[in-house]
Amino acid sequence: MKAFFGTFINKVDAKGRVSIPAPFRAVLQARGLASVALHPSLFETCLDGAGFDRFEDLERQISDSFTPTAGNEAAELIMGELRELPLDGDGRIVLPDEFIAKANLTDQAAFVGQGRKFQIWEPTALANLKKAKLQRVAASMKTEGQP
Amino acid sequence: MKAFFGTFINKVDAKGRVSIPAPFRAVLQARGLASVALHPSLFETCLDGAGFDRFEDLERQISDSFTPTAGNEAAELIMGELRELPLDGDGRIVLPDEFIAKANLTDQAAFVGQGRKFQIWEPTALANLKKAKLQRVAASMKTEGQP
DNA sequence: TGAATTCCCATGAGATACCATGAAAGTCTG
DNA sequence: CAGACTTTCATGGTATCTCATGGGAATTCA
Repeated sequence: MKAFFGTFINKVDAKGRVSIPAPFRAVLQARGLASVALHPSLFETCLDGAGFDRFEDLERQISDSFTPTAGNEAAELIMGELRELPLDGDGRIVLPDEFIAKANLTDQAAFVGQGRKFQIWEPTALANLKKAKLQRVAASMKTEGQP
Repeated sequence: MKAFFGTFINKVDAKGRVSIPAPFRAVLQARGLASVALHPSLFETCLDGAGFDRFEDLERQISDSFTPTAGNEAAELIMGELRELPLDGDGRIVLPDEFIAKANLTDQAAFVGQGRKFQIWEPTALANLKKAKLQRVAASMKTEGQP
């Protein structure tokens, strides 16, 4: 299946509109979707997005990484904030104000492909995150002695 | 299976276009691919490339959960920077500006075959790397007493 | 009716496809 | 064996098209 990958920075205009990067649109289109499902990440300052199909059996997927009760509650939290945003004729969505606030977005949004899903970050925050991740990877390679 | 090997230096033009060396194209073609998958190396000043098939299991390595810590962060970083670059009719790709910057490329790019994958280096940086590698090999032979 | 939202169109920049040139390697032929 | 021709490649330029983005009209909802 086609996946979301790569990073693309697009502008958020005064109306809260952003273009979904063309490669991401292609992934959605390949699945016959004309909308994006979005929700604020539970633990990170960003938005998680995918085709709506990803969230259809949310409870089952999420219970893998939490205890059963915590899993249910996590699913409830996500479901409560999940929005299905239709693409307009030009491939844009309108970000709800709460989402813009939660992800600290101003005038730019970085779309980061992560396989089955993608994330939307404020570009500077993304740069910091990448730096931190890289350091963790480097450190774990050192301790685990991998090349 | 055919492998990438040998080093080829090609020109990067003003638009960021480079010819993929013909032998590398042959490898791709043998697999039925008309594009190259590229990403900046995590720890080296170069680009890593291969057929897209090489990156397909990256998706599986990325945690499908909704926790930020559970996943393979190296896979997340690579997925976030991976690009699929189609070959034009003449066997060229156009390098995104960020890639050119990350690998310090100016007007030349050295393609280095490494079996399943290949790398793209700024030629001078590659020369320095080769020198350093050779010295390490020589040093280890001395300490291990091999001829 | 006023505000917000959705739809539609215009525009320019950037990306992609297409064509041309020229050098180098290889092949055929006399 | 030598010379001429052919083919493959790398590379440069140009035309065409896609995409991101801005503005405004139309529509909906309160």
